[in-house]
Amino acid sequence: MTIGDVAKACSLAVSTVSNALSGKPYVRKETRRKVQEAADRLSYRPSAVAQALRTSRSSTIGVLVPDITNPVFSWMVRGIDDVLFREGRSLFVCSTEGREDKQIQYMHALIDRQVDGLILISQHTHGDDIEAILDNGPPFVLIHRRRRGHKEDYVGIDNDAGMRLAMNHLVELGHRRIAFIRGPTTSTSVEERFGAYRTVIAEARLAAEANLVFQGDYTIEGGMQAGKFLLEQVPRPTAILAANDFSALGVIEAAMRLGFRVPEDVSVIGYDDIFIARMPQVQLTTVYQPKRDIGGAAATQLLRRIGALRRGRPKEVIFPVELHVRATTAPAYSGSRVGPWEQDEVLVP
Amino acid sequence: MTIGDVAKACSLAVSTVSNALSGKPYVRKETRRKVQEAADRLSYRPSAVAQALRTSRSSTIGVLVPDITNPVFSWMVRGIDDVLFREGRSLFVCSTEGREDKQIQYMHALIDRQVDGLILISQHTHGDDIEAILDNGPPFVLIHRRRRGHKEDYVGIDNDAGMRLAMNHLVELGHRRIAFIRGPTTSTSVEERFGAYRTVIAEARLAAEANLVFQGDYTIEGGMQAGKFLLEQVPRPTAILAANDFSALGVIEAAMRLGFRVPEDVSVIGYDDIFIARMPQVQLTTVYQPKRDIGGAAATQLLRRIGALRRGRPKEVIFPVELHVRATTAPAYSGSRVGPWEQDEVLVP
DNA sequence: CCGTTTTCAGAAAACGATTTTAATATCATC
DNA sequence: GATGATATTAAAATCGTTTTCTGAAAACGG
Repeated sequence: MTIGDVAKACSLAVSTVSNALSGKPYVRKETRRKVQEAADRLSYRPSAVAQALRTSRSSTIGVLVPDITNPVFSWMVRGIDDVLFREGRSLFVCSTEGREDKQIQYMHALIDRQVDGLILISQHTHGDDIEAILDNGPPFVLIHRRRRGHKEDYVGIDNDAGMRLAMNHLVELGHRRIAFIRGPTTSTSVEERFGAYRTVIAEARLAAEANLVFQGDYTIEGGMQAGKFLLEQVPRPTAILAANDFSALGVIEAAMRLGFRVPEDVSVIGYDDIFIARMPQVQLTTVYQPKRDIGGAAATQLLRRIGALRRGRPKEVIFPVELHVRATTAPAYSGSRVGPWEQDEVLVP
Repeated sequence: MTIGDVAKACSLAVSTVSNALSGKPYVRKETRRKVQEAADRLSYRPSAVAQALRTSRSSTIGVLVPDITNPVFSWMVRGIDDVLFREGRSLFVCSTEGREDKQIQYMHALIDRQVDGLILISQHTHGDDIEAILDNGPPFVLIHRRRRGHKEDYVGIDNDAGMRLAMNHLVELGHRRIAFIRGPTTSTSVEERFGAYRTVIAEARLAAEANLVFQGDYTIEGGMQAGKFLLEQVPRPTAILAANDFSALGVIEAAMRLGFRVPEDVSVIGYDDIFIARMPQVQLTTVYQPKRDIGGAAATQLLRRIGALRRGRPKEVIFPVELHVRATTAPAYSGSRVGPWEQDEVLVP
C-alpha cells in the first residue's frame, strides 16, 4: 500500500496525491476530496521512512537517560512524552547505565536514524567523541548537566537553593556535623550541589572534614555503603545530606542495620522527592524537583529549536525547588519530632 | 557524508563500496582495505533511514508499556534493552497510560517507521483496530497478556501458582476472610489471578462475598480507595490480597490512616516484588516475578522470530514465581510476627 | 478573439542506501 | 594470441516519498 496505489485508485499522478494529502495549495477541492476518500478507503498510511529520507526530517526525537528504572528519569521521560505525543512525534528512549561507551553508541544510532533532536540527561558531556557528535548533530537540549563553557539550551533546577534550604534546615535544628554524599562524577549539577554544601559549611563554621564527604553512585546500595562509612566515624555526624533520594534511602537502611534510629540518632535528607519519599512508612525529608515539568519544558524547548528558530539564542530554564520536611529530620540529639501523619511542611527559598 | 562521497574518495563505484563495507564476497582484499580505510578516515556512517527504505528492515523494535514510571515495566524495558543493545538494535519505547487510543496511535507510528518487531505489554489486545494491526503488522511478542483464542509468542508468569502460594500462606496463618483487589480490565492475567483467588476461596471454604472483591487500577491511589472500602466492611477482612504491589502499598497507607496496624490488624500481600517492597521500612510480603528476565526473554524470542524462523511455531515462556514472606503478613488476630531484620522466607510452588 | 495570467495536474529528479545485472580485467589453456 | 572462464568493478534499478519543473487548460482583460 503505497502512494502509487492510491494514485492508481483515483487515476491521478503520485505527485498530485502527495500534494492533496499534505494540504499543499494548487489542488482543486474536488480532486482533494477524491484523493482523501481513496486514501481512507485503502487505509493508506505514508511510509515514515521514505518521508524521512526525502525530507530529512523524521518526526522522531531521541532521549538519553542514565537509568530508565530510576523514577526521577522515568518521570522526566513521562513529561517529555506528554508534549511530544501531542505533536505526533515518537520517542527513542535509551538507557545508558551511565556508561560513556553505551551513550556514544546510542547517540550514533539515533543520528543514523535521523532523529530531529536529542534530549540528554547524562554525566558525560565532555568527552571528545561526545562533543564532536553534539557539535555536528541535530539540535539538542540538556537536562541537569550543562557543558562547561557553552551557552546552549538547558533545563535544570536551582541546585544551589535546594542545598541551602536543606543545609539551613539542619543548621536550624542544631546540627554541626553534617555529612554529604555526593554524586559519582564531576558534572555541573554535582558541582553545584557540592559547592552549596561547602559554602554553607564555611559560612556557618560547621565541621569541615574530608571524612564527612563520601562519593556515592546514586543507588540504594551505594547509599548503604556511604551510610556505613559515615556512621562509623568518630565523632559521628548527626545529619547526613544525600545528593539524591536513593542514596538517602540507602543511608537509612544502613542506619537501621547498624542499630541507629532515624531521626533520633541521625537526621537524613534526600534530593529529588521521588514518590517513595512520600510514602507513610518512609517520610523522607527531601528537596522536591518537578520532574515531569522538567521533561515537558525540555521537550517544548527542543520543538521550538527544531522549528522556526533553529538559530535563536539559547534558553536556560531553571525550575525552583522546595524542601519537603517530613520525618527523617529532627533536632540534633533529640527524641522523635513528628508523628506519622503530620502534613508536609514545605519550605521555599 | 554519503556512500557516494567515500566512493569518490577511493575512486570506486558506490556499489563496490557497499559490497566492501557490508562484507560481501567478490571484492578484492586490497580493495576492501582501501574502502575501509577511506570510510574510517571520513568517519562515514551509513544512513539507517536509507537502509531501512531499501531493505525494509530498520534494526529497530517497538515496545509498548502501560506506564514507564511503574518499576515493573521499566525493569522489563531494562531487560529488553539488555539483549537488544547487544544486537545493535534500537528501542522505541511508548508509554500508553493504559489508553487504547494512545496505544493505537503509537502502534501506527511504530509500523510507519518500519519497526522490525513489537513487544506488547498491554491490557488492550482485543479491539478490532488492534487485532487488525497485529494481524498485518510485523512479528510481535506479548508479555503478561495474551490474546484469547490465539497461539502466539508469549512471555508471562505462572499467575495461578503465585496466587495459590499467597492464598495458602494466608490460610495457613488462619485467615478466613480474605479480600482481593483485582486489576482494572478483563485481560487474561487479571483473570488468571482472580480465578486462582476464587478457586482457593471455594476449595478452602473461605468467606466468599462480593464485597470482598474490589476493582483497583494498579496505582497507589487506587489501592488506598480499595483499602478504605474493604477495611470499612463489617465484619472486616483479616487479610487483603492485591493484584500488584502498588495496590498493596495503597492498602497499607489506607490502613495506617484508618488507625489499623499492619499486620496485627490486617495482613497485606502484594504481587510483583518491586524494589520498594524490599525496603526495610516497607517489608511487603509479595509474589516475586523476574521482571528483567521476562523482558530479556521477550526480546530474545522476538529476535528469533524476526530472524530465521519467521514462521516457526509460537513459543510460550512461563516463568515460575516465588512468594517472598516479609513483615506485612501475620496470623489472623495476632500480635507482631517478624522483626525488622529477619531474612526473607522464600516459598516456591 | 488573441495574448497573458492563473489554476491545476503530471513527469521526472532527487533522498542514500542495496541489489541485480552488465561490463571489464585477469588469467589459464590451447 | 584467441578463447573462455572467473574475478572484480561499474552501472542501473529500486525502495516510497517530496519537490521542482513543465505544460495544458481555463479564466481574464482589452
